[in-house]
Amino acid sequence: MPAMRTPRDKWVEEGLRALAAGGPDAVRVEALAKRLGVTKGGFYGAFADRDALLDAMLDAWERESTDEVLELVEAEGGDPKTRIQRAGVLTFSDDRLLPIDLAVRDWARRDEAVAARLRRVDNRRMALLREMIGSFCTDPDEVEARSLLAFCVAIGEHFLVADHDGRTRAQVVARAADLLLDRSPADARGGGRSAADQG
Amino acid sequence: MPAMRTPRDKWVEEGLRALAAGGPDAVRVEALAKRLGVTKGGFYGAFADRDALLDAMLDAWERESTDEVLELVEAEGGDPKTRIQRAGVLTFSDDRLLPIDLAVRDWARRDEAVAARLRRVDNRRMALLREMIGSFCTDPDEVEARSLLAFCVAIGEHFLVADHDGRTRAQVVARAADLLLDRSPADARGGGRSAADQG
DNA sequence: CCTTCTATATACGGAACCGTACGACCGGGG
DNA sequence: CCCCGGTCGTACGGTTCCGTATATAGAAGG
Repeated sequence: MPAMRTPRDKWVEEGLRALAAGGPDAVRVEALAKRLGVTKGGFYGAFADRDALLDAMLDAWERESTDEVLELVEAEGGDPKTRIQRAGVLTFSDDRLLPIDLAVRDWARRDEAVAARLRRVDNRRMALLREMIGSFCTDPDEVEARSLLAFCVAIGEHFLVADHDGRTRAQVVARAADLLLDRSPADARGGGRSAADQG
Repeated sequence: MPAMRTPRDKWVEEGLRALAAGGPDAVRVEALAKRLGVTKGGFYGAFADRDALLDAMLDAWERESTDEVLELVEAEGGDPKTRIQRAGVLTFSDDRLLPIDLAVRDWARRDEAVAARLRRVDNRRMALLREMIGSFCTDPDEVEARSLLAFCVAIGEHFLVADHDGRTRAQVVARAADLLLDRSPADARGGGRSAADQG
């Protein structure tokens, strides 16, 4: 074999970085090549075209944000509540995955194929939330409503820019988590981060 | 006066349409000109450059989503709760303003100047929510948490793609609103749309 | 009717980008 | 040691966009 090609993974990785920083329009073959220290010459050996890269990026993101997170969580063990909390933290406090997640959400509003992928991911996450919230709440309609609220705050938090009158965003989110998880505020005070405090 | 120039408003209006449909990168002078049935020749008589248009668009959006909504609401009268509900409906079920709002939120994540404008808008909206929720909830920390939850679901709803096991999204959102506003589910059944059912 | 003034059409230069073509370079195998 | 094959650099054509310069057309006013 002659000189080893720049592997697809490198392009995908750099592509996801660009996606997180500037949205799908920022994923440009020549820009990625420059950041990788090569020219676009080799790109078209690894991918048919730019769309093939975008597809591969979404594949990688989907796998990373579901299977990989769940594998890590299951490997560590613990009771269901702990495992689900850890899944949330892995997904929503990871400063690599989170910006990609947010970019994909905006992208999905304009591209049905992306929306279909996001639906698969979101359904798995909602299933986890239902499981956790169902452990202390019996009405299935209320479980669904609380799960949606939890998911919306985990995502929506990053799309809001409001101030909170002296409080930090993290404090308000922690209090919101207490409400959703039926904990008294006192439980959360005194050091520990609460389950939905993901920002 | 010779032939009247295509007014700035037309460019702004078409620009906001493009922003809603494709994000800030989709606001392209030549594309807007084509949609307006002119060429870009006259654009640079009305605006210094593309950035000036983006600025004017944000000005228009900011005014429309705050002052105009509040004027309309105050003109109609009613008790505080009714007025605030109407403000929410005007903002978040308007199929013109809502997509612009969502696009601006994603934009703000990458542009500090946009974030500063969004902060002003969001702070006014949070003030309304605090007022409404403060009318039945005494703990100020809890008022803040519930307001954040309400705001996050109003926005975040549109960034989620999860299914709800037979229920419609509107049904789940309605139930979530009941939780946040301390209403029993029975109050909301039987026809009326609830305050936060904005989708 | 003809001048004059202005908004816009047209044309242009320059940049960024996609995808293709071709050639040079380099590690292995004969 | 030399050929062979694959990988990547370079160059190219085509497209889309921004911003500017210049020409044109059409209404207002004399």
